[in-house]
Amino acid sequence: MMQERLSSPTNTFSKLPAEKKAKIEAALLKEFADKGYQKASLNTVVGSLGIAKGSLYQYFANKESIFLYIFDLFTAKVKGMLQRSSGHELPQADLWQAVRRTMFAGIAFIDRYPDFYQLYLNVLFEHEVPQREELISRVRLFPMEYFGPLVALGQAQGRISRAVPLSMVVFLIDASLDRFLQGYARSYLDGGLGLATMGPSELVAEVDLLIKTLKNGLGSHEDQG
Amino acid sequence: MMQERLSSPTNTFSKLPAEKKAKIEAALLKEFADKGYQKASLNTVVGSLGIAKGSLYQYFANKESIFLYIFDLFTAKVKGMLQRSSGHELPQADLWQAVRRTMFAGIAFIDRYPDFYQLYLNVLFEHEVPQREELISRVRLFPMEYFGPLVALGQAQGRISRAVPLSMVVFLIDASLDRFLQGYARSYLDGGLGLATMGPSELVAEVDLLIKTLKNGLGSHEDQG
Amino acid sequence: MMQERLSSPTNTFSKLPAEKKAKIEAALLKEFADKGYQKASLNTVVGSLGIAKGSLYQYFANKESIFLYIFDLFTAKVKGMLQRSSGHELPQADLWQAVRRTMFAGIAFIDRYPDFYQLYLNVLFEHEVPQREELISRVRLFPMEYFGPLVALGQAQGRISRAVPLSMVVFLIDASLDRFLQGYARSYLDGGLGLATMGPSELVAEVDLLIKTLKNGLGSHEDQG
Amino acid sequence: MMQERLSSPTNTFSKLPAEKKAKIEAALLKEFADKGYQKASLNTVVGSLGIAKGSLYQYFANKESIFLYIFDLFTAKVKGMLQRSSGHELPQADLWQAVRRTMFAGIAFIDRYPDFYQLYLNVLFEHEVPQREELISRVRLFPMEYFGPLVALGQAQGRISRAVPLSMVVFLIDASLDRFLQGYARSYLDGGLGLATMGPSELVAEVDLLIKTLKNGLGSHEDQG
DNA sequence: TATGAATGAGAGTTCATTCAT
DNA sequence: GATGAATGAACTCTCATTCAT
Repeated sequence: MMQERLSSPTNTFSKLPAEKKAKIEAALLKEFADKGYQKASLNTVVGSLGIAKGSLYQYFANKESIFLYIFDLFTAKVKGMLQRSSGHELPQADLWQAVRRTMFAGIAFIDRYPDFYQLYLNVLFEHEVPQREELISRVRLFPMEYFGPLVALGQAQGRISRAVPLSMVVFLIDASLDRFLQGYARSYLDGGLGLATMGPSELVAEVDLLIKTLKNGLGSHEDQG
Repeated sequence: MMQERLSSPTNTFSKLPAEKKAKIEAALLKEFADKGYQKASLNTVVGSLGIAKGSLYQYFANKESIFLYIFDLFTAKVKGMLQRSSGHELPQADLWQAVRRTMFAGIAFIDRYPDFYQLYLNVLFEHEVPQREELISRVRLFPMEYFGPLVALGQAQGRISRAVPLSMVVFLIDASLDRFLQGYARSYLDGGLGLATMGPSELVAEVDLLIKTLKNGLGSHEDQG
Repeated sequence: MMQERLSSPTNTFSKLPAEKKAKIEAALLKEFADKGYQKASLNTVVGSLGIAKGSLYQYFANKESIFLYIFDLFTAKVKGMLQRSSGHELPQADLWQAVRRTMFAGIAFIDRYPDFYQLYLNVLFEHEVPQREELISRVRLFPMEYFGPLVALGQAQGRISRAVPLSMVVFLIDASLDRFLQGYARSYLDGGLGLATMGPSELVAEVDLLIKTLKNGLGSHEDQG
Repeated sequence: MMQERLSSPTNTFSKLPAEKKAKIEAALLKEFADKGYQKASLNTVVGSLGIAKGSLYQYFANKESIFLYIFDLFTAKVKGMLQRSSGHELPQADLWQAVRRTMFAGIAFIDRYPDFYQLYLNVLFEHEVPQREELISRVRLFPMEYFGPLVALGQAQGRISRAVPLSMVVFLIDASLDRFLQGYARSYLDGGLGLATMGPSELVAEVDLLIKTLKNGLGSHEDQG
């Protein structure tokens, strides 16, 4: 499936030595992650890179296209990670296994690319981000596309409750997943779970507990209804 | 419970006629909600209010203190609404009734004070918001304080599963609640539920379904474990 | 007859001390006259005035509105001069007297406000001048409005040839007048007449000769037709 | 008559394939005509040509020398056209026939090379055009050189009034001619004649009327003096 | 107390020109 | 000879903040 690019760095940029490109991308990502789109300063970037202000405009048309390019890098990273995390699933894979793996993939992503995750949060909530809805839909549709069929399968096979509409199942999984990851990345969002200070094994336990709870529900089994 | 002020409008501001104060507060809220903290322009505000630039600096020390003051107004509004929505609960009130009421209170809040809700989202995710963590903790601790005892009670009485730690119960409820409201306010966050276009009765049904699902869980009742 | 303003300096500017206003207007006019609209640099202006860059933007919305304001000043100056020069004409005034006075008024205008005349030439021929056609029509319609009725009267009374359409009469007068003044202001446009180096009395003679020639024509009187 | 070059493209440029040279010249002319000297962007030109930025600097020393070269092309075109239009005149040719032909040659020139005419107008009135006076004198002397002798002849033979100095005759002819052509190229300069929308035959009639009027004068024949 | 003119750093963007390859 | 990446000064415009009145 071909993915059209919203951004387009110039040929000049494409042909840059990989090392230089990587440095520039890193500096731009850091700036956008730290400050958000609007507040990010290209002055600051060129200053930290030690390149001329005009050079940035040899590489990109304008600030917006720079931002879109950096977001493209994020999209690619996410896609790669999701595909890798689901790569070994068998067709009949279990929904909860998939959720679990995605959760850990998310945690790994945040650990490894905290700036990219920051960037994503910025896009989600900052004002006047260029093409925000388009950008979000690129990333946010993945879980839906990914979990939807698995939920359907689970419902068909009787492992997932047929009493709950598919969209609600996905909503709950997605909300839990998202919020858990947000809480992992920003301690003030973890609702008191203390995720940021957990060691890996504790984290695993917490994830498993979350999934189990989602699956089984919060009520005691005496009075469901 | 005494709430310290983060901001401190001057005496000058306090002694302003209530009507003028209200106008100024409304204009400031609108600007911060529309543009976020960083992009909000005091120039724009004084322009729309028709007051002098210097007057704002007679009322407040600087942009930050203005922002904090407006956030204080939001905090007060939230407290008021939560207290009102829980005001008639009996001590032994059911957790799910409380969640339900909170959900509807949230929806009502968004409908009635969309700008305040926007402001809150800005604070949650915008960068370089002054004293963000402090601000958030003020609002985000409320659900914990509010739901925590109810969950504990439910567990003590056997209505809530004792197998799930209290903090996880609150996390899940809070995550679902927050995400549901975010989805209601920003359609691209509703995960496909279509909340923004629902009529009131549909919304009620959706809330009830969400709560029921939380309570009963996603798994079919044949293979829980 | 009320004249709407295309430009609008702010109240701030209007209330400036007359002396300061005059200095700013003079500096702006000089810059636009020297460099044209596009090349004019507001940096240069504030530098020469010794005011802050931002101050200009307290006075005007943007470069375009600054330019339009300066052009408004020119329009006013032209109107004033034309009215003064035609103020003493009797209703049945002779066309050639009117042309003559206008010519001298133009010369006096160029002598007294060379920068304004420069500005006018810029508008006539520079590229991408904001609202050029509108600006030009403001000034260029004056001669047409002014000479038209006089020519009509002359033709009615038999002093102006009825064989030549009114529009052509006005065209020829206007072209001669314009070109003479352009030649006076820019020596390389005087077609060899050497206007720039003439003393006042020579200039008077030249004007009179031009008018007489226009009136009587270039052909010898033996072979008209 | 040898014409020195003001500009000097490098040998590299001279040895370029004629076709490539022509393309480059056309692109440069278009840019200078569209934007004027100051605003013309070499970036734009190399972009549209698809050649390297550095190549332009292999061909020319700098922007100024590029501009002067393009103007040289214009000068050559004008000379060619004037010579062709006067090529078949006999020595005793009539002044008015010459004026008429020049007028039509001008119209044809504008129709065929609108960009070159634009370029000429730019030079006439734009500011800070390099060596403007020198450039203008090259083109503006042609009419004088051309008409001067014919006027002298006409006066000697009694067909042109001896009461009017030769320089004034040429001035009037030149002014009318120039202004007519300017009005043809820029409708807002035609003084209401409506030249831009005329068909060919109307245009011919208008030219003839203009010449006849110049020749015979504007006064009625009853009271010349 | 209220005013609003003045400030000046900093924003994104453009462009002619250079020079190592 | 051709390339095109790099430069950096200059541009218009914005804004929170100050302070004399």
